[in-house]
Amino acid sequence: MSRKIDRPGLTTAPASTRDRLVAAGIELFQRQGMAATGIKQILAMADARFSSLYHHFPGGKDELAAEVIRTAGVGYQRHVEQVWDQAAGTVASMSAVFEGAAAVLELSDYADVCPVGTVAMEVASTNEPLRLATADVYRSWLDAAQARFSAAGLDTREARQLSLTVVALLEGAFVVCRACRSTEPMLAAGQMAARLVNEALRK
Amino acid sequence: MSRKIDRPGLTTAPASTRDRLVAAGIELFQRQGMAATGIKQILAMADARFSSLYHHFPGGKDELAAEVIRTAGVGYQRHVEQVWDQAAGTVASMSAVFEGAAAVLELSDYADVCPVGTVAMEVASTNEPLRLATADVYRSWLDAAQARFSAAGLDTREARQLSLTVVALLEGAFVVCRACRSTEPMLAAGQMAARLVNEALRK
DNA sequence: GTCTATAATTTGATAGAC
DNA sequence: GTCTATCAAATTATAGAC
Repeated sequence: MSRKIDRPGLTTAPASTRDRLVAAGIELFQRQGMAATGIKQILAMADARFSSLYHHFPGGKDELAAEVIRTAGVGYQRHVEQVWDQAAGTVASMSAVFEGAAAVLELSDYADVCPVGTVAMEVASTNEPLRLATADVYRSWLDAAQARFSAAGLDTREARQLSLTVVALLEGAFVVCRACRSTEPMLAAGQMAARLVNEALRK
Repeated sequence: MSRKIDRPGLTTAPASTRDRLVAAGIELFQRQGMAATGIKQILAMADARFSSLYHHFPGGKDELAAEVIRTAGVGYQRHVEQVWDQAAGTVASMSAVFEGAAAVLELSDYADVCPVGTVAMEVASTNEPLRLATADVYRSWLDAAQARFSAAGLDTREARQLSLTVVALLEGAFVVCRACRSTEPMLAAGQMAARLVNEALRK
C-alpha cells in the first residue's frame, strides 16, 4: 500500500483516519487527478469507511478535495523550500530544486509530481471554491519565491517576474516530463532558470 | 452553444458528426479535463447520439479521446506556428506567442488553454495508449520549436534546451494563470523566454 | 467515530429497427 | 449512419445500529 521512496510533502506516517483520507487523496490526485479518483478508491487506500469520510468531511468529495489541495500545497512548498534553502546561493537553488524534482520523477516512475497542478486545471472553470484553494497555494508559493529572490538582492519587479517564471517552469516541466517519460524537460528548465537568475544577479 | 471568440486550433466549423464529436471533446477536455467529461456531455454538445459515437469510434471514450488529443495537438501547433512565424524575429516570436496566449485566456474567461496539458497529466500514469498520444503531441511541438531555434542560428544543444523550456513555460503558465485568474504568469513567462532567446542569440 | 446495508443517480456501453 | 430504448455497473451519498 505505502511506497518505499520518499514522498515530498508527506514525511510523517498518517495516524488518524482523517489524516489517512487526506494522504490517500493527495497520492491519488497526483497520479490521476481528482475527477478520475473515486471516493471508494480513496477509502480503500486509506482503509476507511464511507461513514468516516462523511463524518470528517460532511461536504463529501469536494470538502475532502479542498483539504487535500491545502495540505498538499503546504507540504510541497515546505519540501521545495527545504531544497532551495539548503543550496549554496540562489543560482544553485534553481539547479537543486529542478534536479531534485527530476530525481523524484524517475524514482516514482513519473507518478510523483506537483500535487496541485492537475487538480488546478480540472477545477479552474467548473468549481470556484476549489479553484480558490489552488489559487491560494500558488499565491503562497509565489510569495515565498519572490521573498527569496528579493533577499538575494533583486528588485521587486525582477523578483516577481522570476518567481512567476520559476513556478510556471516547474509546473509545465512536470507535464512534459510525465507525458514523455523523460526528465530532460525538467533538467533543461532547471538550467534555464539558473541562467536567468545568474544574469539577473549580475546586474 | 458555440462561442463568439476565436478558438485556436478550431477555425473551420465542424460539419460531419464525427468532426463535431471531436470538436466537442476538444472544448470540454480543455475546460474540465477528460475524466470529468462524460460521454453524454460530449454527445449533447455535438448534438449526436450514442450510436453515432460508437459507429465512428468503436473503442468508445478512449478511442475518441485519442483522436481528440491528436487533433487538438495538431491544431494548437498550427496556431502557435502561425503566431510564431508572423513575428519579426525569434525574440519577437516569444513575445507574440505568450502575449497571444494571454489574450486568449482573457477573452475566453480563462477557459481556452492548451488542449493537451490537462489530459496529459490525467492519463500519464493510468492509460498508456493515451499517454503515448500526448507524448507524440509534445514531441511534435518540441521538434518544431527546436527547428526554428536552429534556423535562427543556435547550436543543436541550445536549440533543444530552449524548445523544452519554452514548451514547459507555456504549459505551466496556463496552469498558474487559470488557477489565479490572471495573465501575469503568462506575460512574465513571455518576457523571460524572450530574454533567454535574446541572450542565446547574442553569443 | 466506526460498522453494515442500501438508496438514488449517473455512467459507459449495447441491441435492433430503419 | 442514425434512431429509440435499454442494460449492467459504478458513482456519490445516506440511514440507522453500535
